[in-house]
Amino acid sequence: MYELNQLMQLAAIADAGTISAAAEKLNISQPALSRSVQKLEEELGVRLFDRSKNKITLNETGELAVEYARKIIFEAENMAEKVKLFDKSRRTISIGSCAPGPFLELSPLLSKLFDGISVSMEINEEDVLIRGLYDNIYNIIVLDKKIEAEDITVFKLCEEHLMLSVPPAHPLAMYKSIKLEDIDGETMLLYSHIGFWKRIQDTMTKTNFIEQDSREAFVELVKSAALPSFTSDLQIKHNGDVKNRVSIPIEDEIVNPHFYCHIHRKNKKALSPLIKKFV
Amino acid sequence: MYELNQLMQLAAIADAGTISAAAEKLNISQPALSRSVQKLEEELGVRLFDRSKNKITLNETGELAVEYARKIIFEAENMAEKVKLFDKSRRTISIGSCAPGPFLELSPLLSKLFDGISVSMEINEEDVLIRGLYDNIYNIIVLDKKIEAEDITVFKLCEEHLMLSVPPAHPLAMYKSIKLEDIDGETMLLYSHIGFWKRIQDTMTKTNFIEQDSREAFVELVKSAALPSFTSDLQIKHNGDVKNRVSIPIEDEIVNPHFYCHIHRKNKKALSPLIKKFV
DNA sequence: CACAATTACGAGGGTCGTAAAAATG
DNA sequence: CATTTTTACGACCCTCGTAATTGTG
Repeated sequence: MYELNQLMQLAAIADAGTISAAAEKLNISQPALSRSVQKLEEELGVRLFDRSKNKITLNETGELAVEYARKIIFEAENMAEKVKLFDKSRRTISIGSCAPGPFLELSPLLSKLFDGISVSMEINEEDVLIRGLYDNIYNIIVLDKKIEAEDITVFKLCEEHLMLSVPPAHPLAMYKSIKLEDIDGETMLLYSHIGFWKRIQDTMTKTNFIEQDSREAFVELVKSAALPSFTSDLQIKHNGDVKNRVSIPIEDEIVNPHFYCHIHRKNKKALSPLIKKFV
Repeated sequence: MYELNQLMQLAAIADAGTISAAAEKLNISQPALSRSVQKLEEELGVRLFDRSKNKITLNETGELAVEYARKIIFEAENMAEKVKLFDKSRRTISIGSCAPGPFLELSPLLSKLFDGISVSMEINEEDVLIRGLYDNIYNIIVLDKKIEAEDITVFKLCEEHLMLSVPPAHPLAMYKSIKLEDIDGETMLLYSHIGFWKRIQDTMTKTNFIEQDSREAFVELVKSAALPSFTSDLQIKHNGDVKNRVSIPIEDEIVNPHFYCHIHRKNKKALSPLIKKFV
């Protein structure tokens, strides 16, 4: 049987027009290519070229062969691509979440439970997440509510409690706890990529939010500026307290969400070590 | 890039279950196969097998790869088949005819005109022939009439004149020419594969035809039996007279047909040397 | 202990590149 | 005479098979 290599050489000759030019492109010597393609003809038992002494041109059979060859080469390349992709997807767990906090809980846990696995994360809207769960774009999605469905396993992952972060000198620093309405009207620092927390802006319409797109820049600003900002118990648990800052719990129910992991049936087995931890 | 060979080895392992068994089927040593498949994994950058020390089994990625591999192998085999077939069709001229006589004229002519070509022949019904001409199953069809069409080239190939062949002692042997009705009622030898000549049986309803399926057997019978049979000027021209037989022309128009070659436009160029001989 | 897979190693075959020849426009 | 293909030939790489190793049921 001939080999893919020979088919690629055939296609290269068809592209280049001459054996010499094709050989150069393929980074082999021209006699090598000449021989190789002769061998292909021999193996097929068919002439693919009309040969004059210093010129070869594809004959009709050759042109048909090139057509098939290109198709097979494409299939072969496609196979490599798809197999690699599948392999990669098999060794990464893709998480979608409505907020960044759950990642802090899930990420180290998954790394511990699944050896050599990598974790990819994405914040998105609820409906996108749910669709993604069914399309297997996400292996796990985290929402601030339970979705009840026959083919979905749900468990509570964690809670997150939003807190106000202010410099110790700030007038609010002495409070044990506060409500959102107590602080509406201030100027606050806000990190942009916070998923569903964004809705805070709808309830704090009088507040002037200074948004920061970059996490590094935001952290820097919090440290140096005297402006209030938000943090949470999860943040503090995983990243530690920020020096010279006081964190005050916020009482409103909407900023003390419970997070639920949702896993589709077909991923249940693969993720059973995780599920066992929670049920 | 990996090679077809490796894909076939992969498929063989999937079929056989173990490397050892597959190696035996492939007629190579087991270490060779083991290494070869390791190389495939390396080239893909992907593990295809779960390995224990004395057992390998395809993992999910491997199963996907096998699926693709089988498809590619099939395509490759299909290519070889189709290319060979096309090549063969390119070097054979396929003739369809309503009767065997024209072959005697065409065959030697084509061999002389087209170097290294082989000729395939087939007798069939008129409608099958015409359909076959359009479907390129036949490069040339021969009918006892002209089909007029835009995309078909027609020329007269030859005539054929049916003759009665009888032993010299036969009462009819002295006639210069006869009519079918003169001989209806006899017992005659008849070769079966004579295409449209078969219709003679419809006009000679009182004759008892002893049919012979095998050409050899028929020729033998004609030589040894005293029964009348049919022959024709074309038969005599190409195969010579049969000893101890007298051939008498038959006058009826229906047994003195003219034969016309029909060639489809797309074969006109390839067959132009033939066409030139006749127009 | 039979069987399966991998590793080690030397032999042999096949493919490569260089060089030369032949042919063409 | 530059360009292209094919043939000749020697070198080297690669893959093969044998043999040995390891591990398993």
